[in-house]
Amino acid sequence: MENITKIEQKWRDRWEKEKIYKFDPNSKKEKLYCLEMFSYPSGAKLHMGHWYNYGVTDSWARLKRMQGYNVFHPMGFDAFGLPAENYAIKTGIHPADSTKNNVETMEKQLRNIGATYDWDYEVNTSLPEYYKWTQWLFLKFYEKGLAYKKEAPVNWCPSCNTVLANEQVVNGECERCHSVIVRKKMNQWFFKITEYADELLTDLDKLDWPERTKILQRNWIGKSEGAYIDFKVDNSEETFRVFTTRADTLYGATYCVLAPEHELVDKITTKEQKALVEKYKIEAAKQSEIDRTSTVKEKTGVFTGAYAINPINNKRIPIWIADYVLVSYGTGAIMAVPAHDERDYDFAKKFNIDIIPVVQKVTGTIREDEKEKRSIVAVVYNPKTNKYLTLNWGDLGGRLFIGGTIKENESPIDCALREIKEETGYTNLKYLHSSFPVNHHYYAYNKNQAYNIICDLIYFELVDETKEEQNLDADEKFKVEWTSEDIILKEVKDELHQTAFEFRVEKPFIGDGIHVNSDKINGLNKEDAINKMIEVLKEIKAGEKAINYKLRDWLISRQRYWGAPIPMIYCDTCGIVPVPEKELPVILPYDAVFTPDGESPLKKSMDFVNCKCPKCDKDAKRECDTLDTFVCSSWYYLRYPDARNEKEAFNPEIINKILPVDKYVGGIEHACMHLLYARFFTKALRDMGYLKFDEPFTSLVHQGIILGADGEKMSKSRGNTVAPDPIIEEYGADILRNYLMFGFNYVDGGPWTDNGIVAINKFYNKVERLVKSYKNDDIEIHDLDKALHKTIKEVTEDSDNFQFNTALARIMEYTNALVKYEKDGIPKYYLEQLLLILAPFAPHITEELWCEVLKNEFSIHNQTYPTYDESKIKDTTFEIGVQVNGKLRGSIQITEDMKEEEIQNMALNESNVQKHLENKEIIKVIVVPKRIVSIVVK
RNA sequence: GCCCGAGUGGCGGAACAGGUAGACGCACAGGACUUAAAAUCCUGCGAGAUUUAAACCUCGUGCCGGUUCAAGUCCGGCCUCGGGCACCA
Repeated sequence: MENITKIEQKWRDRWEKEKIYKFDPNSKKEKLYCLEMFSYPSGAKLHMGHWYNYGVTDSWARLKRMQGYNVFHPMGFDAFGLPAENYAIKTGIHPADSTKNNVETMEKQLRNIGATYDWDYEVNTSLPEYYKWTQWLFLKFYEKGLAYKKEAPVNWCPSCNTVLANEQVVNGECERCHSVIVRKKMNQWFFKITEYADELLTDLDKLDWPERTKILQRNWIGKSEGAYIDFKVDNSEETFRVFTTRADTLYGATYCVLAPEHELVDKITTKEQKALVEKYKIEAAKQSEIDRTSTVKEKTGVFTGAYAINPINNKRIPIWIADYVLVSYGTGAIMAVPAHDERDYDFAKKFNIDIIPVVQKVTGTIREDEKEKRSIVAVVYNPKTNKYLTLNWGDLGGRLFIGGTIKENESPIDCALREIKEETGYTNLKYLHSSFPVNHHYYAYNKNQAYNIICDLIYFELVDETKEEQNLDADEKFKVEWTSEDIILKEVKDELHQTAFEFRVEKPFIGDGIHVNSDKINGLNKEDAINKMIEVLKEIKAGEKAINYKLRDWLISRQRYWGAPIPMIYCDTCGIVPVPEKELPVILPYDAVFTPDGESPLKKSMDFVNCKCPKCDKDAKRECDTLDTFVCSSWYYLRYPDARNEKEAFNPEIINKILPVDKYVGGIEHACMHLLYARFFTKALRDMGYLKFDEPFTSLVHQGIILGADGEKMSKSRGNTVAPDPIIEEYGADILRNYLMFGFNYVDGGPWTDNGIVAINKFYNKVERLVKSYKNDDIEIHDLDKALHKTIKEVTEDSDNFQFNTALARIMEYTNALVKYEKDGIPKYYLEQLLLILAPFAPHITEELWCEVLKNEFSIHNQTYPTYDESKIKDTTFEIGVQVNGKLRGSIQITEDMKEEEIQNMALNESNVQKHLENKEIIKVIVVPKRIVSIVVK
């Protein structure tokens, strides 16, 4: 379109002037709250990602608007945060000033999208009229016991000079600047999000959210069911509690471990061990988060000198400290069962602690009248050839290792050596290790007898080829073969022998099996054993069922300037005193010195710090930390509908009408932060009586990411960024918006191409040409009705699912159908319908053609979206395929009212099908109505 | 290591609920219009064999196998890429 930018501006001005997107809270229409995640006003301009998020979602909102919903579609700015502050440190420009500027530019750019935002509801989290209520909410949370201050080990970013929430630490690094996080013990403010862990988890089921996002949150919350078990410290009054998911293995606990930071450590450490323990504690504290949680690291730990009493059997077991036990999870203490836990196994191996197996693997099938036996399976490895000694029994039993029954008074190892010698002749072997016995059930056909055997798995290395003569029974017909690993994995089919091969590497047994060495729970499987054990522990008052979550409380204080001050006061007499509500907001002082030195910048602002205690009126000091910006964004969607309210954060009556958000669109990167925090806020405020809904965002969509043309993420350093502005200047906002809708699967995103833009431009030129070809002719073309109604149906459905690429494809088809009649002239109705269908997608272009070319009344956006008539879509004839033996051999035209028999005959008589039926016997004919005929022949 | 998701023409991507794979578009090729070009319109466009041509045939949705009359779609086992979690007891 000529002069596209001018035309677009013209219509935007007109929309603005006539306030056609003004939200009417009292409308009788059904409400629909459509929201995109608001943006951070950085210095840079709107980028492609913003357009993808905002432009495309706006089309959805427009469609809903035309369909008669009372759409609430606000926009605002998440304006507090580190980048503005860091920018200030670099340039000296105050965050308040740079933010103000950025908001102005961004707002202008956002307006150029031509979206339906009602700017009267705009919010800016950095303005006192907003953060007053953020502070108020903090006070409410404090009142309810959901905000508390605690000395705790926290994540410290040495570069940003502030603490971070767990969610902001990615792989042990700061998510923003990628510095390695260090652990520090600090007195910090937390929100008790863990109180809602269970509800946050279960309510996910109610949400229309992408499944993978729910999974991310589920994993992050990390529910695990198990038990608490209490251990007494020997010769002491002290006890400690451990958390375990494997209470069934309690008989196999051979030591306990406390986290180095565990409060009991100092109390129970013996004199002899004191020095070692102290040294270890200091080293553990020094480690970065990355070192500490590295899984490849070798286990370390120190014995405290103290012993615990296992409550189930009163056994005395040593208490160690080790950094593989985390103070922040469970109780900060564990019972270690090396036979059935990999970490405990590594640790026990290294420090030579007992390993007692209490769960036995079961293989084979249990039968009646089993005879009991002890036996072995021996695996011999030849390190020179990297092969294993096997017996190939051929049809008699496939490939196996060496097996045999233990004779009376014979040790398992002797048995293995004897069997190897007898069956293969090899005698010079080095014993490596034995694995836990396996309980194997099998049936010997030659003896007509079922067996229940306890089998030791024993591993040897071949020293040299020294051999004696084999000593075989008559029925032992096998070939002795040295075999490589891949052949063994393929050919050894026997479960017992497979197990033998698996445990050639020494490792614990993690799986299910029957319990042994476990007195009260012997013979039970894992699930039953856990339940029984918890029952027993409860009886003897030494434990109970327990649930643990990985989710930690949300650390919300930051030692930075550009955020909402935490409204708390410290008084020497009264302690921590909340700022009275009527004194809110606690204004963030403009004249702060914000050199980042690890101290809260506000501490240097004496006018800010010094105040009077609201309780006793003595001199007091203000809290100088500010709130994590995620606190501000946890409730902005509640502020929007009542954004100018000066008396309250929101009017419950108003927001309970407009919320929850019906469609929320934004990036998946917020899955475990913003989206989780906002859910927590909603639930907390509901419990305080303000909200009448449980979840803030009923339906959620994540847009994908638009990559550079090279398929990499757009970045200045790569030089592959594509700026929206030049594209808008050349083609206009509608074209860009439509390319973004058409060129990608919305959820996937993908690499940018210029070709796509040109294609969309061509399409709209075609639309323009068609509409302009209208000559007020009185022509009737009934042919188009079907195409039109089909299009309306599919566009409506696809758009509802955010499948704009296919929606536009259908509109293109309709347009191509119109082109066929271009020469003869197209009735106005069909052109109008085209524009109406397109209106949400290309708001400017369609308005221009609607008003200026077709001379219709302003505005197209106040029209009703076309609806379809099912009867006009209905096909009466179908072309369906005919398959012979699963291969397509022809197609036939059928009508709706044809009987199955008729269709069948038609299919059988199709000429090409006939060829394939020649000399064949028809076995079966399957007719799937309106789809396919499938003929099976022999 | 564990948990997700993805893999379809030269390219972006379609395919309801297992039912004619490749919609729509880009690129490309041929043609029409034009003095010419652009624009526009028409035609073709997964690979391969055969044929004057059409028809037709074989193969084809990362790989191997299975279920089914029928598999991109369901099941089992892999491979590659992307994402998340990671000593969570």
